[in-house]
Amino acid sequence: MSFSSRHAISTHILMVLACCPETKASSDMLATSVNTNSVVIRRLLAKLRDAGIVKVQKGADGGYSLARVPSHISLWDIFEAVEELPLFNVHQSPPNPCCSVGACVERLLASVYEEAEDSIRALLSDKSLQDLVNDIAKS
Amino acid sequence: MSFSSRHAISTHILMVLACCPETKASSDMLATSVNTNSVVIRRLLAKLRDAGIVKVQKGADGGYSLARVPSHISLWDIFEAVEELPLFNVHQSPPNPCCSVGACVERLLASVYEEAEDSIRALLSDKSLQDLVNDIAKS
DNA sequence: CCATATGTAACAGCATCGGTTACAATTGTC
DNA sequence: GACAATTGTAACCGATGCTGTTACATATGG
Repeated sequence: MSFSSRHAISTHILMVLACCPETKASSDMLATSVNTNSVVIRRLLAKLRDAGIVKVQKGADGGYSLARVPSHISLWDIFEAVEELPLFNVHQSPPNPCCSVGACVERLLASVYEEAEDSIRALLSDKSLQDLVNDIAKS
Repeated sequence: MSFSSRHAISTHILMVLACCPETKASSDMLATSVNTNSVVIRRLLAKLRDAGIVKVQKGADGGYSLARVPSHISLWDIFEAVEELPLFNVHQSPPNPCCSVGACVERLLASVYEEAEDSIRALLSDKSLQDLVNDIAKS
């Protein structure tokens, strides 16, 4: 199973916020850019708010803005905020412990999966929102 | 969304086959070790057969065995055989192209996601079934 | 011929995702 | 204070995917 599009959508939203640092954006405006419903946007922004990535002002003339500079928001920060971890699942029902493989396969795989998650974390942590904004200019 | 347990189950099955290279294993016996239904096992083995990882003998006294030595079966081979690629999804409906971010965000993210997938591929390709079998002995 | 296997379709139960409607709560402006 | 704009969130829908199960067709060794 692949990941949801939540990371892609969230990154999209945050890039828009990063491009207009002076103004607050409403969920409606962001939904138009992403081409989806504003509730979908608000749900994601609630997670990003809980993770301390965006600031929210409620009420009339309210809206969303980044809680810190784009160079200090990594793609992994976003991933952690909106996706479920861990990336890999082991067995749902525990394997038969009487089998010599069954007795230890979960532990062995958990270690491999941890390494895999680490490599993704390292890679996404190394790329900031600011990097992506700079890439727009370059292209 | 995390991955399914298919990779973990498949690796488990293949480790059992690797441990008994002389004998064929039935889906029923493998299901007992994994602690699930034999149809679940046969479904996975059909994918592994299509990928050229296991050999199948049908009929009475039939069963499954590895199609090549465990040192030449990597965890990535297994992953490719039973999981859907790509790992990451971009937007479902295309973003608004009138927005300067919307116009290019998919392309920028696709490049990041490709790097992430490459790093997972490299890591899993580097670990063979034989390595895991050796790990059993070590533990 | 029969017992034992695999192959696979069909269905159920469950979870998650993305989208939508509806409405409560908050807050700036007049 | 009234009102309009906005966020917060619950509730529901349809689609999809995963795991497990039953059922049955097919193949094959003895």
